[in-house]
Amino acid sequence: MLLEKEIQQKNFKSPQQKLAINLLYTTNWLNYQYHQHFKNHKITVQQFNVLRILRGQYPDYCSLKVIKERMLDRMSDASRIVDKLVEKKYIIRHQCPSDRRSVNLMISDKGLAILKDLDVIDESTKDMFKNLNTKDVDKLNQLLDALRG
Amino acid sequence: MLLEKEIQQKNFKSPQQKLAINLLYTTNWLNYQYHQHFKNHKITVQQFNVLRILRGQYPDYCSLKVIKERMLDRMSDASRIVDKLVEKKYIIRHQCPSDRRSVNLMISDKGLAILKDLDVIDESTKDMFKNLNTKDVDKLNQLLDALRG
DNA sequence: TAACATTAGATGTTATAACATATATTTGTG
DNA sequence: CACAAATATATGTTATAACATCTAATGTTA
Repeated sequence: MLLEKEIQQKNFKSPQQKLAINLLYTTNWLNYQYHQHFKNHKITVQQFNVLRILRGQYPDYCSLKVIKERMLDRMSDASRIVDKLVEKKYIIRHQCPSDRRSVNLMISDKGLAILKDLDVIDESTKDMFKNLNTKDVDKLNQLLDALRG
Repeated sequence: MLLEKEIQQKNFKSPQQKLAINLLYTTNWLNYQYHQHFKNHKITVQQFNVLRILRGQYPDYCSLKVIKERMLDRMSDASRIVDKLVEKKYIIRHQCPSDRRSVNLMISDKGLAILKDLDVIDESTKDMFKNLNTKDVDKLNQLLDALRG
């Protein structure tokens, strides 16, 4: 649906201005879908992300620093997100012996189990994007990758 | 730049999964650019948005309800965002005489003035998207509009 | 090796987001 | 016209985001 219609704005100053608003608007919608999916499991999108990063490293340890580097929102407060996940026993945390400033993090069995449940979100994305065929999806990915330079 | 490289994830389950992550990641970056731009002016992205909606109606009044409908993030707390803007004297608010539940909102001269300063963000978008030519930007807009059905 | 700089992470604070609920007013129905 | 339903907005609460600051450990260098 035309963005102009959805936010009832007649026209934009430039295609670039429209693109910025289009991205913000579309991704807000996407974020909302994610949020709805996760809230039943009492987990946030950010926490989900951290768990996925840790699963990617499993069974190796991962430091907080590495998590920060790979998070989608790099400004975020990784330290306290990890706190929550440790509280919920989805993550095991202990001090790194070779560098005592650093922490060793590993996803627990319980963490792996909940991720398995949450992974159905990836099936849902196919439904969320049902208005686009795979060729269009690939094109979008390509353009977004190009956008970031 | 390839998303795979940026978040150091080797591959995705489907083009759709990649698209979801690509949108979240790219828009986080965009949001950050906006955020940086506005923070010098002590105004948030959401507040900026509300001001723009009100300018779109100027010199007519606009109710809170209409603002909610047009906001990019429709879940947001329009009431308190407006509060802040009234505090800062960017908005004039008074009760609607014909329906005393409703409020009449209008952007003030001070609000119009700050918007004029903030509008340079629209020039910046051209720079933010400098890696894409206008044809690509149009294509992205078209695909995003199609995505939302 | 002492002194300073850098790094990894934790913590404190304030503002905003998310969600539920409350209040006042208007609208619709028997 | 009384009364329930719907509407427009405000408010309360808890969690998270954003930013700055702090602490402990390690690296660097004169």
